[in-house]
Amino acid sequence: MTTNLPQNISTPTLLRLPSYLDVIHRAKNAGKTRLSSAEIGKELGYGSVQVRKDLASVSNAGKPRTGFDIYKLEDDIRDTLGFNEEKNAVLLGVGHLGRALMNYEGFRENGLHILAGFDVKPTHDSTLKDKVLTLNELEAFVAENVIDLAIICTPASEADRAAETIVNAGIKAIWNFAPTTLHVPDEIVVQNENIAESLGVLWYNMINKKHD
Amino acid sequence: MTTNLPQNISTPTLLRLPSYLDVIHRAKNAGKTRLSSAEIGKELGYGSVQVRKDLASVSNAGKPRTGFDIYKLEDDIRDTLGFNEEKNAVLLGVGHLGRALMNYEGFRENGLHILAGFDVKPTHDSTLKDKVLTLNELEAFVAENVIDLAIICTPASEADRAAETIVNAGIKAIWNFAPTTLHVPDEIVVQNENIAESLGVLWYNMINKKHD
DNA sequence: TAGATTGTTAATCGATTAACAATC
DNA sequence: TAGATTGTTAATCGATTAACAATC
Repeated sequence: MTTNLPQNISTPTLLRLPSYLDVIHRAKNAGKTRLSSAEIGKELGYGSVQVRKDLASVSNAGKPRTGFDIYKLEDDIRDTLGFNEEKNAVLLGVGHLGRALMNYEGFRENGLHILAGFDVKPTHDSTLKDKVLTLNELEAFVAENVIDLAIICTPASEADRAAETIVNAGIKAIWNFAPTTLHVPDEIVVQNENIAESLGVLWYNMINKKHD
Repeated sequence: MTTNLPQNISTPTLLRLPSYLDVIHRAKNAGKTRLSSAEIGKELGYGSVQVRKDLASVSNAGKPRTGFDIYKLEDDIRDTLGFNEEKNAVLLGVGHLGRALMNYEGFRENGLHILAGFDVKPTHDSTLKDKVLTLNELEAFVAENVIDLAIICTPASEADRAAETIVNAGIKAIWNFAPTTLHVPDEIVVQNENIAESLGVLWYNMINKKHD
């Protein structure tokens, strides 16, 4: 008898969900098994109502008087975000950033496995061994492996061409680290990771900082 | 007689501003000098009203009948986002990601200069030469240079300690790439760059994709 | 002048917060 | 049972969109 949770979770809520996982990890390390919405909110700077609303949309781990069972809550959040499901990716553009992402161990925690990197001219990298291939080997690789996602780490000028290659290879989702807007068919899921966006917000907040 | 623009720009608007810069660059490369809000919106998937509202908050480069002067617009957007002002940063945690950020040329375009990286145990990296120092050299380095920002690329477990070091050294802004919430005084400007956030949104959209 | 396109005022939509009833 | 804490309904706030007046 699973309870049916709301079908559509808003993007603001989705963006906050990983921060709850962070609080849960710290609480687990401190030996706790339960947290109240007030405790969670205090740690993250959110109101307790917002915490309850967010969590109610993904879990029923909350119980009046005792708070949230953090083990159940963690699992429900991870299910919602897809972190419990293993997914395979290829990466296009093995420069400094591409290499960093391929070497990042933490992605395993989020269900992401980068099987191989592709570049027009692969430079040798001892840490990545045989995981870097030539771009024209991509199509064959995708045909032989189940690939759920492509990660674009090319320069901006190459990004749209990379996207076209990806779409032609039949991959349905793109994580785009190139600082430019991709032009792909509507049915392709695209998530843009634009570092300039964040930096702009940061500079703006620095420049317009309130003086108490 | 400079026109006074609205004092507070909303975060959603700030996050969209870099995408306008991207469209402007492409238009410049195509030899254009003007764009209408409809053209800009079409390229980015925004409505033309949203484009005009966003741009009106940072610029008066728009003229009825002719559209926006993209050279003036670019400069106004870059001013607002602080990209026209040179700022110096230090980076803590020179692992794969830290190295990638230190090697990224594109930051110059955003006014960011990473002067040095610090690590508990600096590993030699030929591309970074003498720019990687030991963490205990940080305080002296900050005393001798004007540092506007610190970038945290340590593991999550070290991030709060790194933040403390940064705050004690007198730096007022932090760009945090460690996947954890920092605990710092209110007056410190913090921008979190959490890769798990994006990945969660991406997986969610993949899993709950509408089938047309 | 006429018409295209901007900037702005009003209406809508969605997310956050407040108040409170439900529940363990 | 009494009381703490959740979940939810209603009120508020802010951002987006629609309608249109201003302007080059």
